[in-house]
Amino acid sequence: MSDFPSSYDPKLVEDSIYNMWEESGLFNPDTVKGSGDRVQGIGPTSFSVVLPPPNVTGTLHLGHATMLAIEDIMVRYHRMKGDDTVWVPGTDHAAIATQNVVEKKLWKEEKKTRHDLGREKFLKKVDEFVKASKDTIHRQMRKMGASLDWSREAYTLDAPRERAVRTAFKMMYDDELIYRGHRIVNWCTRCQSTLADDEVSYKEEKTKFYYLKYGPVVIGTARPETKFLDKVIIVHPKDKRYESMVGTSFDVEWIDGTVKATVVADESAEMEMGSGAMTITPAHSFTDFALAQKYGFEIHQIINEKGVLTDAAGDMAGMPVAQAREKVIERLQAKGLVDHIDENYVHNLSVCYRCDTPVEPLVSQQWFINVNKNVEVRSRKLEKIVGKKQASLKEMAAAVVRNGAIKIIPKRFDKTYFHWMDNLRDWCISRQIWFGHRIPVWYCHAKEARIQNLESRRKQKGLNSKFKILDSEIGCKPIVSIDTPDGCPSCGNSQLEQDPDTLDTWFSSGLWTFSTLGWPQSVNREQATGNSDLKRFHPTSVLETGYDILFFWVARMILMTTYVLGEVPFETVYLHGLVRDEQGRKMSKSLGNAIDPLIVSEKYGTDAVRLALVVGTTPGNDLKLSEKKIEGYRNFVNKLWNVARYVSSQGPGSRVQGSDIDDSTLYPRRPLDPLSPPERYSISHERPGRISVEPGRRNLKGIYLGRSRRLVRRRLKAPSAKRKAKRIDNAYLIPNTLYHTQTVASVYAVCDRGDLQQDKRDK
RNA sequence: GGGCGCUUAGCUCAGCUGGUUAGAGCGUCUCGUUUACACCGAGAAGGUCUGGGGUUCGAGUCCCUAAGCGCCCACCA
Repeated sequence: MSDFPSSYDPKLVEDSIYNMWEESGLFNPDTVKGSGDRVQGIGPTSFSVVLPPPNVTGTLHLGHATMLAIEDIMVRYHRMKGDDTVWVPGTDHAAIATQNVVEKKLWKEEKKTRHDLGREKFLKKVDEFVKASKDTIHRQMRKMGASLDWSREAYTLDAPRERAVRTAFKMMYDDELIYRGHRIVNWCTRCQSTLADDEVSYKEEKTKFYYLKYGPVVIGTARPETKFLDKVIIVHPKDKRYESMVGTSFDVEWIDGTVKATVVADESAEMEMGSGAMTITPAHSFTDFALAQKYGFEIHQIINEKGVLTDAAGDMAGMPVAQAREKVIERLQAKGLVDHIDENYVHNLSVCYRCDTPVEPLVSQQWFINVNKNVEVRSRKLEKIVGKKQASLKEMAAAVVRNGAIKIIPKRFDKTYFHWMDNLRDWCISRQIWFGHRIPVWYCHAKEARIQNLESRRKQKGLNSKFKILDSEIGCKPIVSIDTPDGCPSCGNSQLEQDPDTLDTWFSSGLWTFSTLGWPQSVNREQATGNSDLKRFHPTSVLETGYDILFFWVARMILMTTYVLGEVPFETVYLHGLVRDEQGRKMSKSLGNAIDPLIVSEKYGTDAVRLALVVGTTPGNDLKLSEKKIEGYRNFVNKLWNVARYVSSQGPGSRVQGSDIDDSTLYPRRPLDPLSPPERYSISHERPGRISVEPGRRNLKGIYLGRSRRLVRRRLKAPSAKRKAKRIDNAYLIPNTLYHTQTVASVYAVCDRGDLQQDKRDK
């Protein structure tokens, strides 16, 4: 009793209990399997979850805490139930985000840019940062009580994952799914990189909308600074105003002298918009680029990667966009070409979702994954699901959800998933940043150099080249390889240059469920059965994550996995909601309403925090959290603690009447035995629904925990017992949730006791 | 423009395939208790389930409709 304080103090037990468990090795399924009679109950069923890897940019927030709590509940339940259970921890290198953080830090501390350091030194800095950050995150995950198998820890940018990335890249390249091409992309002039469609967000902005006289027509634009070389006027084919002009060409007085303009009819011009006529700028607008491809118009770059004008702007070359806009208008005004200006034009400005910088659509050379090209379906099983032997990435990824091979909870997200998948465009996977998986493509310039050399010598000697050099002979083919190549296979040159770009961070996280389980090596970790992790645990059972990254991540995992393995990455997707503050606002540092899970864990105990995050929530719905709620669960946990204290005070060696609990189980010195599972549970991917444990202040009523089967039975017999019995069922999750106090056993006891008391009262 | 969700006790939310008097926590009120627990106990009050219409023996639950709130996607020369 002396070591049993009258109220629960998490600080006294949390860390030591976690350490005890970790050292016991029971988080590792290999240990569990190998531990003989103690875990004889381990069955053939496996249960596997890979942790959505937190970004190495920062510390854990409540979203992470929610994820850890829910997954820990599922995992602990299955482990106790006797399933071969693994939960794989890891972190994500979060390419752009991390590079940004380190760049900022570098500037603050040393007033240097990454270019001052150079690629190698800069990456070293990033690695240092990442290492420190990872340590913090690991400590925090332990503090949250997550029963992760640390022996299988992974990082999206470590060596095994790099091998997976390169292997997948090569597979796709060989299947001609990966190609390099000029395309218009969203470009962030600050991050100096492309942005995927879903990395662009929109912000409403009031700006000026200019009506300019362009020859005989008036065109409307919000971006006059891009219009130097506009030569095509697009009008709607049914627009009577311009009908007679279609197909004609004429000279037009414009920003820099005259240009020859042509009028083309296309339905993309909206008659109601502006004047109904527009000129197009293919290099800086998505729709214009599409039109240019359709009709074969010239494409001129006006703005460069840094957001300043190119030589195409004549004397305005080198000018930043905003300044150029005014200048252009000034000039047009001088020429009398400004018809009028709408000062109150409101539109959605596209901005970078990370840094809020306005996005410049630019044409550049990038690597893409073709999502529409048909490839062989890799397994019979998937073939059956898709319904054909060849399919596109898109089709496969949609089919597995449509067919039910992957179940999304809550179901309503199916629709949004399909909508997104059906409208998916080719995925741009190259990023112009340094931190990340370098694209595994090498170029050999030897032949090219030799030829140039030869030519210049000929020129020196005053000779003309007799032979025309064929395009295909200039340079060797790019080398795509898993291992860094020693030399060029076609010419033997050992001076190869690797593609400077890195891969979109989602490329590596798309492989996460299987790259963490040994693919492509299929390491043989488990000698008892001879099964590789991949065979043993893939497809994973559940992917549990926030609905906000359904598209960013979940969809891409499905895409990648169905292609690479011909298998689904997971059977169930369980989506949790966002944690909001009391007023329903998003938690953010700037608003000052963010609750730090670690601080409240210190204050109220981890159990209280976990319960507050988990009880009363439903999948896919946001959760409003207040410190008051956490406090409520602190009280609840304390209640359980005192239940245990009371039971143990009944004397050493005593058994609690009506239960198989003795005092040694109440305050265990050893890890919770995985052989004693709760018999039912409710929070699960199998049975979604609100977690409805109703902790009461009332002594026992309403707690209904553990295996008080008699209680359940009695309730069932009572009239109108259906509903109540259900509630009792739901309550079974608690033993999984409470991981620290280990009052699980005492809760069992209390229930039995409560039952007895209840019986007495009834009599 | 397309799609999704929410509206149930003062507050935060459960209520699955329609079935007897609609549930929980917090809060409120009354009474009690200080050797398991004041981070306490016993009990009580509190709801025309957003409005309207329909299907049904029966609707919080299904259908239609209106309103308010919220979210996602697309796009805007």
